[in-house]
Order: sequence, then C-alpha cells, then structure tokens
Amino acid sequence: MKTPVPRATVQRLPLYLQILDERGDQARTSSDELAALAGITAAKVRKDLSYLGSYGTRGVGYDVEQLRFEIRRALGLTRDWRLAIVGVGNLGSALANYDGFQAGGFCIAAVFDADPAKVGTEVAGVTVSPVGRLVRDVRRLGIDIGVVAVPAEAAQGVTDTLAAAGVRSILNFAPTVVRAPDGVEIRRVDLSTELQVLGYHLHLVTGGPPEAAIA
Amino acid sequence: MKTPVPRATVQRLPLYLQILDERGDQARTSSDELAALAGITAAKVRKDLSYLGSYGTRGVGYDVEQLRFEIRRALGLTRDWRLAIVGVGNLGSALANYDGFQAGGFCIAAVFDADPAKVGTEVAGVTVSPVGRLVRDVRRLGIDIGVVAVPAEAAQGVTDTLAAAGVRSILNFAPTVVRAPDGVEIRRVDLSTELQVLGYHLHLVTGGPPEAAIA
DNA sequence: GCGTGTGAACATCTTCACAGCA
DNA sequence: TGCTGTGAAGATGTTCACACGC
Repeated sequence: MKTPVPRATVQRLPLYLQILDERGDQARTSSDELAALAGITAAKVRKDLSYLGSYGTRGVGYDVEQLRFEIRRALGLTRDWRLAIVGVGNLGSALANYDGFQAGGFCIAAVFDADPAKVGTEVAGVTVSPVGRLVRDVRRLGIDIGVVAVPAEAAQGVTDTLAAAGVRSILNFAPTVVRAPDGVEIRRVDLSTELQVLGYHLHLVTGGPPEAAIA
Repeated sequence: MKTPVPRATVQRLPLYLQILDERGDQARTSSDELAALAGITAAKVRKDLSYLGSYGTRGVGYDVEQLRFEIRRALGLTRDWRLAIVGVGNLGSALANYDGFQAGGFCIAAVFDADPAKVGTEVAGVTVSPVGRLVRDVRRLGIDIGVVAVPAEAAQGVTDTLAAAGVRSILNFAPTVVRAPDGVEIRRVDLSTELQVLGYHLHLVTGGPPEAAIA
C-alpha cells in the first residue's frame, strides 16, 4: 500500500475539481455528467472517486460540495502551500496572475527577478525581490514550492539555489531539463512538448507517412 | 498496427529531442546517458527509440544527429505547422516569445486579441489582429493549430470559432474545460494541475492525513 | 567487451459487467 | 429503478535479462 491513490487518478483529480468548481451552483452530479464534461468514461470517473472513499449515493449520484471537499483533502489542498516564483518575464507574470494559482490551496509568498529594473515593482500584489535574497527569503517565509520561470540558461542555477534553500518541490517552466538532489521533486512543464504531441497527431492524419493509410 | 509509436513514447520523444538539441556538439550518445539526463531508465529509452527503427549501433550507441532527425521525423516536425495564438495577455505573449515554439517545426502565423488597444501592436514579430478577423485569417493562412490563451470566460467561444474556421488541433491554456466537435483534437495545459500534483506529493511527505501512517 | 534491440515477465491502468444499495 | 462501487478481464506501459552484432 505504497500509493493510496493511483498516480493516474491523482493526475485527473484537479480536472474533476475544476469541473466541480465551475458548477458550484448545482447540488448533485453523477459519474455520467462528470465524464461527459471531462471527456472520459463514466467508469473511470467512478473508479477514480472510489479511491477517495465511498462518497457517492447509489441511485442518486455525488454531492457536489462534499466531493469538492474530499478531492481537495486528497490532494492536500486543505492547507495553503507557499509559492515562490522566480523570473518575472511574460511567463512569470502570467503565472503570478493565473487564476488557478491563487484560487485554491496556493499563495504566492515571494517573487524574484535578476533584473534590477524589475526589483521593487509589484506583480500580483507582491513586491519583486532581487534573486540575491532568494535563499534568505525562502527560508524566512517557509516556501514550499519553487516555480522556475527564467530563461533556459538560468534555470539550473535557480534550481540549485532553491534546492540549497531547502525547497523540496520545484515546477520548472524553462525549456530545458534541470537536475536536483534526491529528495527534491521536479515537475517539468514544457509548453512545446504539448505542441509537438499535437503535431504528431496532425501528422498521422494529414501528410502522414505511408503507414498512415493503415490507421 | 493502429499506433505505430505507443502514446507514452510519443510523450517522451520531445524530451529526448530537447536533450539532444542541448548537446548538438557531441557526436554520439547512449541510452544510459539519455536516461540519466531524462531522469528515467535506460531500458525505457532503448525501447522508446526502438519504435522509431534500429538507429543505434550495438556496443557503440546512437548518432546524435541522426537520432535528432529520426525523432523529428517521427513527430512530424519535418514540415512547419502554422500556429494562431488567440489572446495576447501575459500568457499569450509568453507563448509567442517562447523559444521552443519558433525553434523547431512551428511558426506563429497569426496573433489575435479582442482588446482594440492591442490590435495593431506587434508580438514576436507578428501584428495583432482583431478577433473578428479570426475565421477569415485562419482560412487564408491555412492555420494548423490554434492556441487559446484567453480568460476562462472567453475560452469556449474562441474554441468554437477556431473549430468553425476549420482548425483541427487546439491547445487550450485557459483554466477551464472546453468542448469541440468530433474531429477536433484538444489538448489542455492547466498550469495549476501541475501545482496540485506537486502539492499532493508534498502532502504525502509532510503533514499528511491519518492514513499516511499506513503508507 | 559493450551497448543496442527485444521477447517475456511484471506492473499499472482502463474497461466491462453486474452486484448492491438508496 | 438508477447510479454507485468493484472484482475480473483486457489493454497498455515498464522492467528484466539476455541474445546479437559491432
């Protein structure tokens, strides 16, 4: 019993949560409805939700409010995680102002940039600090998650600094692969990966290779 | 033989490509090296690459240049896909200027925004057009992929318009679930999903629930 | 010897089909 | 009756271990 909730399920819980958040007005929902909105099968929804416990009512469905609570609890969103965003270019600013970030379970506790012209300005209500203060501030503020939104060249350095400051979870948006010591979890969000996967499917359908005719 | 290359493999190919692009200077590499850099096992790398064909040399390794070419070919990056970015807020601007987008296989052919103040300005070398021209321009320019970077409220409308204009592939960055008719592939990139998954792992390690004691 | 390529074993994820309960 | 919850079957993905060819 290493993982109470399967990995694949964890990845879908945020999706269910988003759907439920968008329909906070209705009292109940069903696996069929959730499935239609999520674009997956009802059986998958039921199985996913069953890992959290038996919170549905047979013949009726799920209570929206309760389900939201249970999913948030399973994801550990009952407490707020403190974020530090490093890099306030377009991407960093977009992240800082992103609805989902502030909405549930996350608060932006600090924002850093290497550019002196940006230091002192405000982003999403937080004053930008110089990267030189990163280690000190991260420790002082008890930052849980570091968000790396700097150019590729600077990403490894920032990651090292965050890890040195004691951050255990890092979300990397820079288009490069960064390494960190054991015990530090890194998730990579590569915007171009998504495009390339889309491109692959287009490629299969349109001007694909000879084999495409078989599919 | 429905899918020549397994789905899970396709998702990792962009990662290999990125790693290879960063070491274009060296002539050869090995599954061990790639695995270390990608943070996965060597066996997985070999299996993934074997789906593309037998491009390695036993006892030696892989030719970096050839491997790059074969991965690009498998992903359909031998031709350029034309993108349209809708929404030029911080996120849209970040996407337009994102290295990976222009680098390989993708070109930004059009950029749209609903704000009259933004129309006419330049983003990443492309003049911003009003959304009213979306259908016409998308058809005229032969846009392959639509990138939705508008607020959540506007996302479904933009998706509908893109689909109506004949776009078959859509990348949605808005924090909401959008639907499209059959035949239109949608990929969702939810920046907060990634955070929530990180939060889940933190939650398991640190102040976990009572059940955590079992794990 | 060395690192790829690959069947076979194993693990995980998804789908099915239906029992169980409101 | 209606919809959840879930074992069992099936599909997909990963790891192992070793044959193969440089």
